[in-house]
Amino acid sequence: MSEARRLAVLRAIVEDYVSTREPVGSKALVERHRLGVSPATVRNDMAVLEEEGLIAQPHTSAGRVPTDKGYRLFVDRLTEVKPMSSAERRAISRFLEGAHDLDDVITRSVRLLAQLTQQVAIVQYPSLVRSTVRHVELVSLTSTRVLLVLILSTGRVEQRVVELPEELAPESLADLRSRLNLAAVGQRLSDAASALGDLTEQVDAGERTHVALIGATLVEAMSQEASEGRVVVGGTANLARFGDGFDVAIKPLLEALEEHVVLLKLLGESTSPDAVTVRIGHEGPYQELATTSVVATGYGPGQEIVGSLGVVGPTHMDYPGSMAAVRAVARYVSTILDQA
Amino acid sequence: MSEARRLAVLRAIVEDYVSTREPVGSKALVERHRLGVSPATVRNDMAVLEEEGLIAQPHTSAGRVPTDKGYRLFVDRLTEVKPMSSAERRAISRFLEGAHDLDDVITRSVRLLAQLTQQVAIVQYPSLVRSTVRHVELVSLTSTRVLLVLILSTGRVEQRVVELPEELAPESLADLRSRLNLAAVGQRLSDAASALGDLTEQVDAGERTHVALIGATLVEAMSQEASEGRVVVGGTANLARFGDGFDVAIKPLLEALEEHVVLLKLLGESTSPDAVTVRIGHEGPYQELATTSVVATGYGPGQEIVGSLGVVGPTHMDYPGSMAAVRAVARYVSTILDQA
DNA sequence: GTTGGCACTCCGGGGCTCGGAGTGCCAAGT
DNA sequence: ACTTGGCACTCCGAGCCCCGGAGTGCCAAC
Repeated sequence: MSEARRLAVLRAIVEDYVSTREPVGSKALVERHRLGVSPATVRNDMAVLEEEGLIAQPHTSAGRVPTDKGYRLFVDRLTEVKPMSSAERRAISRFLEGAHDLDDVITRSVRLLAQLTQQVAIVQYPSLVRSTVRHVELVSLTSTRVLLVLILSTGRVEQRVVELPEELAPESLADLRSRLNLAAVGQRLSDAASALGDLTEQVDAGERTHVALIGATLVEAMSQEASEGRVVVGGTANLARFGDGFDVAIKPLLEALEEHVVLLKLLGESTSPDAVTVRIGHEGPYQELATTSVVATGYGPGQEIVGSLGVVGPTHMDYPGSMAAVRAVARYVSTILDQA
Repeated sequence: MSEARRLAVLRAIVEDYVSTREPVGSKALVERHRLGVSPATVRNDMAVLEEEGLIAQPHTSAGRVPTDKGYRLFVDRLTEVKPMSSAERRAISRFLEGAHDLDDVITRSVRLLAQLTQQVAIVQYPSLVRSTVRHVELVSLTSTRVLLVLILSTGRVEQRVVELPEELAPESLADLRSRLNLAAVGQRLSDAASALGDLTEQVDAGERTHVALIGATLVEAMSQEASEGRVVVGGTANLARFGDGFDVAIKPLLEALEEHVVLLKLLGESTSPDAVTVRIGHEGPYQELATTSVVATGYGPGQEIVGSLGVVGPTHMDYPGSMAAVRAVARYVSTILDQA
């Protein structure tokens, strides 16, 4: 009863189940994989695997199905992230090369990821919190309303309307703008907010309320971001593929996909780049999504991480393939962010 | 054989079928509606309605189901757009009031519409083509890359990176900026592009290529918009509701929802505000969506229309309710755009 | 530790029946 | 000229049963 063979059996079960979506039996196993032993032997191994909680049978006298724990062991110890073929690499870079815009990069990434994995893809916008200010612009809308435009190092552009309690002359607007830029450019958003706090005390009374208001707007933008983030979803149509086969409840998943807060939690916090996180079934934070898994990773210029992206699909998904795709796309996005 | 009663029967059939989703028979009809006649009489009416192609039976000896033509007559002649209750009005305005941003307005509208109608909602961003330029901003990223930020009258903010063939000194950047604003502010985007054409000839050779490049970027932005537009979708989870009951093929619908071009075509071109357009089943441009209907209308400040919004659902949807919701939301969005 | 044999389990598809809801038509009623 | 009750007919679909096939666990033999 070799340990190695038992793991080989587990791997075979996972692979077969993923491709057929049907409980796999001992006989079918030895036929499709060259295990070199008889079905009876495999049955013995299966009994052990079941005892260890790695596989289960839906009903007595049915084939075996991997449990979440089984998938976990599979991805942790039985899987190499398979490198993408050079054709795939080329397709990816061609697909992302044409983007001239952060929005463009994000929307293309999400499409690409969905297409590569045939699953639902999620891409988070670069977090505001981790960006630095590249430029601040004030545009007067009416005499008491100003549009605050923030251009950030990650390419994000945020806008907020600021209502002023009193009129603001065009000259003081220009003055304010240059002061703002002086104080904020190069800073992280949180630092910028406090820098504005300092600024408040330097300017004369007339401008003081304006600076304070703008600072408040910055803080508010950040807190909103922190709670809601900003995410884009794609490949929802792929749900229909396995939604037909009903193994996954699509309703809760569709609901989750509408709630950005939920999605952010699903993606989770990736710490180091190149480390692909896999969360399987019940390991996730939501009970309703106990039959879905998430494969995600962080991206960002250099070693820094400014956002996450990943895919979500049924627990019986193609983990090696998904992990490879997620990693590859994250790398390309990071490269692009690096250049910008 | 009064015409009036036959129409009453049709209305009753539509209402019952919409609420039960099951073919409705003569007996059930007279029980649920006070028609004042016997089932036999209703059967005669039904025979006529069927001859006219307004209803059909799925199988011999089954109840009747409205045809697309039947729904058409229903919405055209048997329906008053029911006014929203004051509670609903309050809910709507409360929901949209908090928005401080065009993005905010759009995302909230789409959620609201999805929630009100329990269907999939689509909202188009204000069209670039119909907006005028409020402000142009140039932000230098590197010495040869400039971020062009366009702030438009509808509140949209567009950004594009422009690659310059040669370095641009900070002073000429500022100069260029003021010239650009002088030439473009207040213009429609297409006019702005041609105004830049004129500008090209006035400036000295050094700046000429820059102006030309920026003009080209504007044109490119517009053409991209024209082909892709920009739309937001919400309430996809509502698909699961009737996706379970399988009367509508959700796969083609999900696919359509991913293609912005398709969505724009679905929304169609609304010409006059307050005119809610209903497109039923096969009337639409896509054969795969022959079992879905679209209820849409235009919105915009005053009498002008800058974008469309609507809902899409199964042909057997609640038309009066959807029409009311669509109209109400469009009105509120228009009001908000008016203020901004 | 592996293997073939064997009895047992159980899901799931095919076929069958049957009741109920619905229809169309006709003849009688107003 | 409509409307209505009666009646024979149709047909879907839910429930039921049956049975084959795939799979299992166990045991004895290798």
